[in-house]
Amino acid sequence: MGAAEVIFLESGYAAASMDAVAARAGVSKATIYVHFQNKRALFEAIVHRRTDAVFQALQLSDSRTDVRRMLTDIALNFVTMILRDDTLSVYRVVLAETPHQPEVGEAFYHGGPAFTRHKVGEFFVSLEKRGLMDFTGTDPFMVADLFLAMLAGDAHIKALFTAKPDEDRINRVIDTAVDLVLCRCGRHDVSRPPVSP
Amino acid sequence: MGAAEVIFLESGYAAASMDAVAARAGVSKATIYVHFQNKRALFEAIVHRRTDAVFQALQLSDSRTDVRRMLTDIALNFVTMILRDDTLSVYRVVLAETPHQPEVGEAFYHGGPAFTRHKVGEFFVSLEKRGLMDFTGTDPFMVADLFLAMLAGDAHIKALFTAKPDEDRINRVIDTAVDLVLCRCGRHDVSRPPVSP
DNA sequence: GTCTATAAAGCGATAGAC
DNA sequence: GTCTATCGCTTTATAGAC
Repeated sequence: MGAAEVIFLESGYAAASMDAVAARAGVSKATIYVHFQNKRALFEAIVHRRTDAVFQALQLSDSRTDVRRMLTDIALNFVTMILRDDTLSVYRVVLAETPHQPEVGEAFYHGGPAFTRHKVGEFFVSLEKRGLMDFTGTDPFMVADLFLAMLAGDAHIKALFTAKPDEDRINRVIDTAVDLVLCRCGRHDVSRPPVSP
Repeated sequence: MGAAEVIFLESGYAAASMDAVAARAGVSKATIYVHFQNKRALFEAIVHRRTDAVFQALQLSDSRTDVRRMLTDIALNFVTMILRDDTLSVYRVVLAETPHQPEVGEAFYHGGPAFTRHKVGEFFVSLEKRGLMDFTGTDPFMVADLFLAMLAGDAHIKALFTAKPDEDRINRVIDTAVDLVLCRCGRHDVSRPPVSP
């Protein structure tokens, strides 16, 4: 991460000073103003870079026919992504600045949460086409929304405001969320793992 | 709302100046420092007040035996609460300041999101005792967590970063979330409304 | 392009009169 | 308790030398 990224993410927009950025980058302030028109422009550039870096990394693993396994894998990847320290920081900083620079909030939302939701929605569509899920009476993108929401849920809020929950709780949340989705949209003839004798 | 509330909520902690608070309150800066030791103390007091005001207002309506109706009512109250402008503002401002004043984030989490989740969890426990829901194989507080998470979901994130979603979408989210919960934890003999002929 | 030096303004907090 | 005035510091941004 560049110097400016570190300063902005750990101080917030208003409290981050161009002096601090310059000092950490090992250059003078005037040099920064050669490359960026002002503090806002620098911030905007950073948010775009971090948003892409974080949210485009989500892996949608596909293990043939075991739907429960697929959803669980995706869930774990997603939760790991949103609970990373830098993801939490960019979330806080962008959100705080959104009322004063709406374009930044908009860009983050579309390149981040909305992008992820759409990606998972499309994956659900492909699962339905392969006969592995059934969205009759609802809609894959809506279920993707609720699925990701459950996974983030209290764990995300708790991580943002106090501290990350322990791994046990996270795993129980994942299992229950997968349960709920499969109970409503699973094809029971294919989604249930064989019961051990 | 007091003057300090307005200034802090619309500017954020760092960008809010004591001059602005004083001007809006119609007093001098020195007068404020008689009542509060410093800027941080003033902020802390405000967060406590707003948190209580917002989150203790949630109504858990109880309509006898129609579980679907009860969950839908609670869902609507909850979504209305978290999408209010002042709720969104306090969420943004507290979150931005959490890395620098962890006690404030902690207090907000416990008096806000965690408080609500616990309240709904207890309500689910009471519904199970009355034979209206069935949490076999899971746990009412976990389901309460996931239920509220689904209701907030993308609508909350979108409202925080760009603009509130339209009412139609919110209602579809509520219906689907209630569906998912009842599909897993509903007592099918009592929860389904009669089919119209 | 990169530096040093500085301008111009805003900040939190306080002193001292009333 | 409340005011005016101000201290001491930090901020963004720029001017001008190299």
